[in-house]
Amino acid sequence: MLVAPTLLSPSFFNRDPRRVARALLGKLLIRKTQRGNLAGRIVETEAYLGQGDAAAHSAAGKTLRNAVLFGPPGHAYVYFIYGNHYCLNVSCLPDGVPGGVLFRALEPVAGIEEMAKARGLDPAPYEMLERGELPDGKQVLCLRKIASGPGRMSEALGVTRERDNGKSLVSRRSDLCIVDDGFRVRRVLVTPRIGIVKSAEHPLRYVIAGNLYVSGPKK
DNA sequence: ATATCGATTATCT
DNA sequence: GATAATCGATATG
Repeated sequence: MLVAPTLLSPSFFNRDPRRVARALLGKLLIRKTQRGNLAGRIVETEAYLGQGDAAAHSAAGKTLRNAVLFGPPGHAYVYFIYGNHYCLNVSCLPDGVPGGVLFRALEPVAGIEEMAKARGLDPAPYEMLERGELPDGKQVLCLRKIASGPGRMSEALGVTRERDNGKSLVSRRSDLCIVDDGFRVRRVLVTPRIGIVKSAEHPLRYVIAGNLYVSGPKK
């Protein structure tokens, strides 16, 4: 722990999603459970703008599904995609103005064995980055597989629409929240967003440069 | 190493 | 009825 962790406030999210997406890098996303906290450092995000962004779920106006994006800042927008996966976003900008940030990848920090279990991965040992075998033939967990991608991340933290959509991420009582522990990000890479066709060219994806836990094939 | 494809369902046209 | 802010498996060079 670098400094006493502080909970992010509503005002942190009450601004342009591009600034929020950049500022979220290095913060800790935490799920509080009865068995302890699950936590990961945010290493990859994407900004979705309310206006002039055809890729944003809010582009065609407010519906039952995307209503959270139009609500007050700092709340969880969770959607279900491809019949398989949940993706977690946080609402940005003032109440009535749409906008959000998609969480795309975490570097596992705490509750690693619980998260691995939630992902259906063999939980131990987990010292190595890539799956392989120890001299005794035991399987080794690939840490990178826990939360390097929005669907994986949600599965690791048990995020679902039923459980979390509309939940405040800035309340002391919330079991899902984001804290600043003083970690400083050195360098940020900005690239086009992943998996979209409309407005695909805009550089709105933010990653911690050189981080091993970013989504995509290993380099 | 990259490419392609199937899974599986809420949401909107 | 088509599509989707993905993932993991399989195929191919």
